[in-house]
Amino acid sequence: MKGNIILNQLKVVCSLCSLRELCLPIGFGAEELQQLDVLTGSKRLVKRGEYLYRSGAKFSSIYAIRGGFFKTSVIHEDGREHVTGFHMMGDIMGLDAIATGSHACDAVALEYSEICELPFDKLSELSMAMPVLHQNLHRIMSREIAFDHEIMLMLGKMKAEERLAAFLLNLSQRFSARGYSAVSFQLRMTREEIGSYLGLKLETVSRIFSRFQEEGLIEVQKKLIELKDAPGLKRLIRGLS
Amino acid sequence: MKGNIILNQLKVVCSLCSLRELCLPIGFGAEELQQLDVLTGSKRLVKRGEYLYRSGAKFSSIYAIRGGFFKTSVIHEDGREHVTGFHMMGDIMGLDAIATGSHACDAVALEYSEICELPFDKLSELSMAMPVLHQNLHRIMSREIAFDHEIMLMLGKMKAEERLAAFLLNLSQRFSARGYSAVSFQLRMTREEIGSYLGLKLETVSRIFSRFQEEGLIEVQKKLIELKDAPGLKRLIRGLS
DNA sequence: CACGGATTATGACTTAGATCAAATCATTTC
DNA sequence: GAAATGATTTGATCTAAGTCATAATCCGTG
Repeated sequence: MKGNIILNQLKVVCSLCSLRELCLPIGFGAEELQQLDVLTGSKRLVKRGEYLYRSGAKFSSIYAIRGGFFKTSVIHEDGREHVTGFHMMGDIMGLDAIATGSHACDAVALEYSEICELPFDKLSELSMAMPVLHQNLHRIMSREIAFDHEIMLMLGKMKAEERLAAFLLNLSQRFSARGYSAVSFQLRMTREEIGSYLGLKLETVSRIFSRFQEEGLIEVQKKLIELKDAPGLKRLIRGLS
Repeated sequence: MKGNIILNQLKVVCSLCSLRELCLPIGFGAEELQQLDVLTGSKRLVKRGEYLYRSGAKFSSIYAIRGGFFKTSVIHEDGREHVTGFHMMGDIMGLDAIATGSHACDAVALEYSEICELPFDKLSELSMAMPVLHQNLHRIMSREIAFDHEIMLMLGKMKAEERLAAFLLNLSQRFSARGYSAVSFQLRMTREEIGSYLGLKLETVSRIFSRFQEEGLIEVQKKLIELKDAPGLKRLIRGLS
């Protein structure tokens, strides 16, 4: 049946390119799908340590992560760097650049990664014709805003232990949503990058990991983390301020 | 001329309702303008201390501030409140609710305010037909994301003095962009709310205001602030970390 | 306009996390 | 695979900002 063909093509397009985020709720016509093809052309491999884009660079595309791991960070004039986020499969990066037309942060691959470049003018044009795409673009941007507010609460109000616990639980939840283990995963970033993200020094991060281990909450072996007591971590964030 | 009539109508629509943000770059047809009228109907007055919306409430509209002053804040389960932003004339609130369909934060008027309610489904529908509106919606959301990243840097990396200096300069810049004085303005929030926004305690805010005054950087009289040495404040943020 | 609850200012003291330092452990690189 | 470089852990201090306490001041309301 024609419907099935279309559906299959959609699945290919979406899974091919992590467009899941952008177009999962299906409801496309045939010619709309052809148009979507325009977007899937430009895949790109990014090696560990390589920049996907740099602050100040002209904005032309947003990027969907097919696989791998990225950090984004803003740099203050005096050189201080602050990590604003860690990003994995399915996440969209570069949305903060739409407003000014140039990127406001750096995006660096923390491991060998594959991304899908989505030219924003094409995407924007397309989304005029495809309500679902349009909707999802808004949804994704809105989600980022809401999540950033959670981070602001964390940076402004939580103490070091709570931040680390929230960080680990967030990672766990995101890995699990992508089909990986929720209790055992490899950190792709250094203690310093975790600290930068959480507003702490690397020594503090290290010390608290050790303490969590002593308390039986987690098992740490350098970058390998095992959550032994997720409810315990959750309790840490809530109760004892 | 017909063109002029349309232009005038547009100006009315926009200024009437702080839609400036949403549709300034003009280029509308007559019937599009009529559609825009749909949006301008619902104005609302909000008294000091009143909630515009509460966390958890069903999302249906975003809000443009015509006049007045708001704070938005997220509340943690244990009761801790964190102020995520202060908002004034022309600002758009409620964008973080699109993703989930319910509001993620509280919005409270800090003085007698007037807002314009923009039903999001209508706005969304309209923006499908009006590229300019569509573009500007993206721009506004993107700007908020980028700004939130700046705040994250502030909360994560700057010390108390720097945060206060950045805060005052940001307020100054925003007042001045709206035609008010850049050097003299009334704070509409308490020291505690400033502290909550900046990740500091109210005593610290108070102390640093006093110190700034001793150093001749500002003049404070309760809520009235006068910037005496804006370059000095800027230097504070940059140089001496 | 006087009362009472917020709000602000300031001092004395405490503390969580930063800083400094050193030792170990891991990973590149040649 | 040895050397070099980078990442992590842990300990010993230090300090910026938090906490606690008190007084002064400012509204808002009856």
